[in-house]
Amino acid sequence: MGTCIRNLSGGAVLVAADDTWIEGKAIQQLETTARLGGMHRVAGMPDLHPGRGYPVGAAFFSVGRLYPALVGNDIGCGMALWRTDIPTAKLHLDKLEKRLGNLDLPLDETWQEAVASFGLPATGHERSLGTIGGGNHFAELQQLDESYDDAALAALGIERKHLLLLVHSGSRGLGEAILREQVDLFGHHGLEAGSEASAHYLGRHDGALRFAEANRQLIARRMLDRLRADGDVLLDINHNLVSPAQVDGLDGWLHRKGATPSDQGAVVIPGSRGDYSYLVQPIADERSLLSLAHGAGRKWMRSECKDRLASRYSVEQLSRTALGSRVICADRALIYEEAPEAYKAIDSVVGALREAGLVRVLARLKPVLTYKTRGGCC
DNA sequence: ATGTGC
Repeated sequence: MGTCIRNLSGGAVLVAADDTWIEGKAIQQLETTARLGGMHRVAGMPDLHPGRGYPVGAAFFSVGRLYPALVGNDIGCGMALWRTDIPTAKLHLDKLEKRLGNLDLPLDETWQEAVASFGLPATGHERSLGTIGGGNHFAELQQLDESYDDAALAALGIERKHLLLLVHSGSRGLGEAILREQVDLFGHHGLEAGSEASAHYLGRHDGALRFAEANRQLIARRMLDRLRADGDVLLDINHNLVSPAQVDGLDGWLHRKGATPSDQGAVVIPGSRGDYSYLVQPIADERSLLSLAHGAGRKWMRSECKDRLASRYSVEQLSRTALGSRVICADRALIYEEAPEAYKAIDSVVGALREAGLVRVLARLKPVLTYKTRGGCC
């Protein structure tokens, strides 16, 4: 295995092992962001892949300026892990799938009190609360497959005999509207730290974080309700955000775009919907800008997935995975875009983090039932 | 990514 923390041009750093798939375009985008005004350091995670102008799976630390476009449109996107009281013994996937029903519609009036309990300010995006959204978002029942630290799992309250629930979603249309406002007003030039404009953005940004956290909680509660089960949240970590931070002794702004914080306790790094997810204990390290991969990372562009896979797999085949799990995805284009082949192998991503000394792996989690969408499209 | 753009 080669060195897992590599130096690129422009002072950029990349966390990757020899077997981690990294696209050249993503490296170029990372080096481009390193040259932005006020940018002090950038770090690519092993799930790095090209985005719209800026890479996904990276952290960016700047001084004196901050860049809403580096956080992207899904402000507050993150992972919440719940433990449930659903027994892993004698699982009936047909029953669970039927009970889940449709989770794409807005929450009905019986949820009013639960929604109000978050005390969110009115945004006009209330109809999105409790819905997962599209793209790589999902909610997945999982089971503990392999423990590497029984004591740590016991401390977290994770047991083999009950299913876990992992929710990956964000601020839906709200974050998108906030970024659109920024791009309309200021283009991609970023904001002067301390300015009125930056205070305005940060205020809306913080509102989107709270909205996204509430959304994940409502998604989990709604699923547990449908499954006639109960549960508790174990962790909830945002991976698209900007926060004040000190790096190299400098006060500045740490942007994370598909980069999971490594200074906030245990996190889950999910693979694709047909792959394992890993529960890891981060080891905070400034070399990676206090960040980790947020998932497997795309290997193929969305637009090329159906052409590559349509001759090999039917939609029905893609709804059953090699690990024995099921994927509920009524959107025919999306199920190809989200096929396991379109993503990097999670072992190559988590392996790079482990070899770089950035995580201790606590457990391997196996997918049981994934909800993407029941709506279908067009 | 987006109660999805022309």
